[in-house]
Amino acid sequence: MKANGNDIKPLLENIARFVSLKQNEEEALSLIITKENIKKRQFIDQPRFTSQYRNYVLKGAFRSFFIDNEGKDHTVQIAVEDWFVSDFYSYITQTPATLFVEALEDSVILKMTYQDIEGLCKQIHSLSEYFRITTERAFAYSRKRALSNLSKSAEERYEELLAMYPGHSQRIPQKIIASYLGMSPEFLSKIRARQARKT
Amino acid sequence: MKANGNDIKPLLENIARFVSLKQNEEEALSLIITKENIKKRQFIDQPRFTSQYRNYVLKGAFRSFFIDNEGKDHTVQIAVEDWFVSDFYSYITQTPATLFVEALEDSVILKMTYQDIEGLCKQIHSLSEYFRITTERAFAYSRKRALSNLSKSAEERYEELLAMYPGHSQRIPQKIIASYLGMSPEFLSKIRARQARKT
DNA sequence: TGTCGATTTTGACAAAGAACAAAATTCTAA
DNA sequence: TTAGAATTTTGTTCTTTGTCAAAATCGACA
Repeated sequence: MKANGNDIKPLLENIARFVSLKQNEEEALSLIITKENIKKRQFIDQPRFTSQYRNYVLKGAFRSFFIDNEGKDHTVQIAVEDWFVSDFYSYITQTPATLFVEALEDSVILKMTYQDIEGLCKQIHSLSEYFRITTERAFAYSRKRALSNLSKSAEERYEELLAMYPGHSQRIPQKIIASYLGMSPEFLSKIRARQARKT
Repeated sequence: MKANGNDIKPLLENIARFVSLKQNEEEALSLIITKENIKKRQFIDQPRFTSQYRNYVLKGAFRSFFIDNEGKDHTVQIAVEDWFVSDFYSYITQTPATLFVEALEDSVILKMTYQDIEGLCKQIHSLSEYFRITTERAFAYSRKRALSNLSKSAEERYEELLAMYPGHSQRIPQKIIASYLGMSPEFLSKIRARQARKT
C-alpha cells in the first residue's frame, strides 16, 4: 500500500532525532516506503525466505523467534511502536532467514526494501549516517543488555524487563516473555508466584 | 606514535573490502590514525573513563570484560589481529566505560578518536558507509551468535568456539575462555576431560 | 453464553552447572 | 633454576532451573 505523508511522519521524526534530511531527500525516501497492515499471528519474515525489508512498526507489536533442533521456541526480540524489526542477519547478508517475525497484535508497518535502502544510502549521505548511527547504538545497547544479563538470575532478568517496559509487559503473553528471558514458562510462573507472596 | 603508510595497510585493506576510498580520502584518514604499543596486562579502556578511541588490533590479542557485583569476571569479547575492540557502549555514547579492555599479549593497535571519526564520517561518505556496513554486520553476527548459544549446552558452546577460532584458542588462557563462554573454569576443565576421554 | 483449546499455575523429581576444597601442573620473576 | 604464585584438574556437594504431569483459569468464537 502506498504510504502518504501523514503515515510516514513518525518515521521521519525518528530520523530527525539523528540527522536532518533536506526536503528533496525526504521525498526520495518517501518514494521507497510502503505501508502494510499485518494481521495478528501473521509472519512478515520466515525461515527459508530472504528478509527483503527493513520494517518500521507504526502500530502494534511483533516478536522475532526461532525454533531450535529440539523444537523449543526462543524469542529474540520484542518490538512495539517506533522500533524496527526483521531477521536482521538475513536482511543484512541477504541470505535466507532462520527467524520468524510474527505479529502479536493487528499491526501496521512501514517497509523499505534492502535494495532501495542501499541505493539511497549511496546517494544520500545523511541517510547513510542515520543508519550508521542508529545501528551503532542498537549494537551498543544490545551488547550492554546481553552483558548485564550475564550476571543476573532469572528473577532479576524478569524484574529488569518489568522496569524497562512498564507499559508493554501486559500486552505480551507470559509464555513469550519467558521465551524472551530464556526460561521455561513454568519457571516464570513460579517467579511471579514468589514475588506476589513477597508483597 | 605517528603511524606510517606501512603500518596502516592492514586497516586500509580491511576498509577496501567494503568501500573504495579515493587517494586523498585515504590520506585524510591516515592523519587521524595513531599507532601504539600495548604491553601485556595493560588496559586500554577501563571503568570510569570514557572510551576515546576506536582501536584496531594490528598485532596481539585483547579481551574486554567486566566485574559484576559479586566480583565475578565476565569476558565480553576476545579480539585478535584485524578486529576492532573497545567498550563499544562507552565509545558510542561517549559516557564513562563499565568494561575493562586488557591486552592478553604484547600488542600493537591503531587508534582513532571518536571526534575525528565522527568528523571524517560527515565529510567522507564512503567512510560513513564503511562504518555503517561493518557495524550492521557485526551486529547481525553478534545476534546470530547470541541466538545460537541460547539453544546450546556449555559443551556445545565450547566446541563451537574451537571450530570458530581454530588457531587462537591455544593463545588464550582457559579461565578466560571459560569466562567468555559463561561457565566456571572448573566446569570447562571437566568438559575438556570428558572430551579427551571420548577420543 | 457455554464450550473447547490455550495459557497459567502448582508440585514432584531430574539435570546442568556452580561452589568449595584440595591436589597437580605450569608460569614467572628473581 | 628454582621458589612462589597462578592456573588447571579432580572430586563432592549444593543450587538453580528444566521437565513432566495434572489442575485451574482464561479467552475466543460458535
